[in-house]
Amino acid sequence: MKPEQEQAIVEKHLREQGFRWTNQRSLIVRMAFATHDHFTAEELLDRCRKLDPKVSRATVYRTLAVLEEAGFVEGLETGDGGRRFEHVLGHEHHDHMVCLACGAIFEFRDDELERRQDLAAKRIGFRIERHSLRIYGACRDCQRGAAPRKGARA
Amino acid sequence: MKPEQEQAIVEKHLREQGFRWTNQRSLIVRMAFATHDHFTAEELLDRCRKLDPKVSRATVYRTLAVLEEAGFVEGLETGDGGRRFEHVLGHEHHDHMVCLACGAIFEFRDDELERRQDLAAKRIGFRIERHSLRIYGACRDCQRGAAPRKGARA
DNA sequence: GTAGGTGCAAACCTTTTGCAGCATG
DNA sequence: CATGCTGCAAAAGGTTTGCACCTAC
Repeated sequence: MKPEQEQAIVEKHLREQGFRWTNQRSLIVRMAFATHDHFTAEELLDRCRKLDPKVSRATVYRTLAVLEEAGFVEGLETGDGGRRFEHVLGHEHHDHMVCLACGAIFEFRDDELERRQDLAAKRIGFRIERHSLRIYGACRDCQRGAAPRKGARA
Repeated sequence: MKPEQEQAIVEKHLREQGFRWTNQRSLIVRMAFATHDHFTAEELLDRCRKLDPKVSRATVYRTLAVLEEAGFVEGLETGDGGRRFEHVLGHEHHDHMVCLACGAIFEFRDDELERRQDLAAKRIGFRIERHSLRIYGACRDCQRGAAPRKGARA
């Protein structure tokens, strides 16, 4: 899907929910969808400020909350207390492996995993809203003794 | 396993690692293992202060870090930015479902889930250190319209 | 015109840290 | 008796909030 399309979908959805479509939201959404990487709130703020230096931190946080609530963006914990976001539109659901040495994030997907989670939930009458599977450890490169990042545990 | 046994195991292990066994650590470990619930650092501090009002917050955090590092305790994110711990000794690994309405935490285990994670990791040469699967949603009771907790999203 | 959104700065909360004194091994 | 641990208080991060002004609808 093209960025402009994604942008349009988000705009439509938010308008339908009664939200206003402001310049700031447009900018923040554009930056959040610009690449399929995993960004922190602060990084997103920086990107936005390159185009409009007066965007406020509060607006970025508030918009991220709206986007997360609407399901366009997903938060994931990085294992060292941090939190990153990724946009979801046009990308199938996937899980993550986080390298504790270099911080790299690998995505993977396994249908059987999903199925078994549904099953487990059904057993106790739990209605799934979302879920998060993260595997922490060392990626192939870091097992070979690459330099660990500052503060890494491994 | 009995609490005294668990206590003894932790003490032995920490001593062997060269850590000192202080009154504070003994107390903190005792409180952490007192029940198999999911507690925050602050709650653990409170419990400890009931028996010894001068235990410091810093010591609780430092001890939790040691225990987590040693694998006696595991942290888990609650989905609303919070963090809780549970003790692990004598309890098989399990995953969690977190009710976003009432905060209840349900444990479950599925060997096939574990197996498929190992497989996915093997495929990309990733060495697993730990992993965390959490399913967020509504528990059976809350689907029937029980009063949601303050600040709940659902 | 009027909600709702924004920017700013201050408040908040949880966790970490520097340091002087204390207690364990 | 040396080092590691503790308590305190302050700092540090990351996120939220109160409020006056602004702007999309």
